[in-house]
Amino acid sequence: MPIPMGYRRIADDLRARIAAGEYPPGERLPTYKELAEMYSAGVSTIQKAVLLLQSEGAVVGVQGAGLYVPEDWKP
Amino acid sequence: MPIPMGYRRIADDLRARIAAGEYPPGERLPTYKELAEMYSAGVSTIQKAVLLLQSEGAVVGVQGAGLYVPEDWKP
DNA sequence: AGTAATTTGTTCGTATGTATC
DNA sequence: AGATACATACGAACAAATTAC
Repeated sequence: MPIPMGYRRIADDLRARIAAGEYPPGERLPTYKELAEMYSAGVSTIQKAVLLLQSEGAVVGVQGAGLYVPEDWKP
Repeated sequence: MPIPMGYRRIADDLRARIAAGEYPPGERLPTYKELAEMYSAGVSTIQKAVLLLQSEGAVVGVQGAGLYVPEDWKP
């Protein structure tokens, strides 16, 4: 069992990817399930990381649709 | 079964109590377990609410000790 | 038009780790 | 050394909204 990244490190990584333009504003991010696979984490942990990013305004979640980067977000 | 308050409402309520001086800076807040009883919620839900307040800087958690209101926090 | 599948949102419980008392 | 308390991780179940067919 590899050492888990932890939801904070996952949030940091996602934030960095967004800042780097990997997920441009308006584009959909991977789903919880996909992120969970990407980071070898449980869905609950991903949700915790995303909740952090949402509180910063870096990500907006739309129920039923997905996770998006707001058009105007600035790191 | 009463309708649950939800972690956002719980966070709002706690933030308001802190702002009202019910928990002065430097003082310890109730424990997770106590808060869970106060709000008739599960500990996980309380933790989610507290995580929100921590991201705002309204609360600081000290492992093994408790939850505290920072001396300099301003609503 | 309507149903099923997908996806995020919320709640809860359990287990384990780590720091403090 | 033991008890207490926060931190983290995971999973299960259900709700709510959107999307796909």
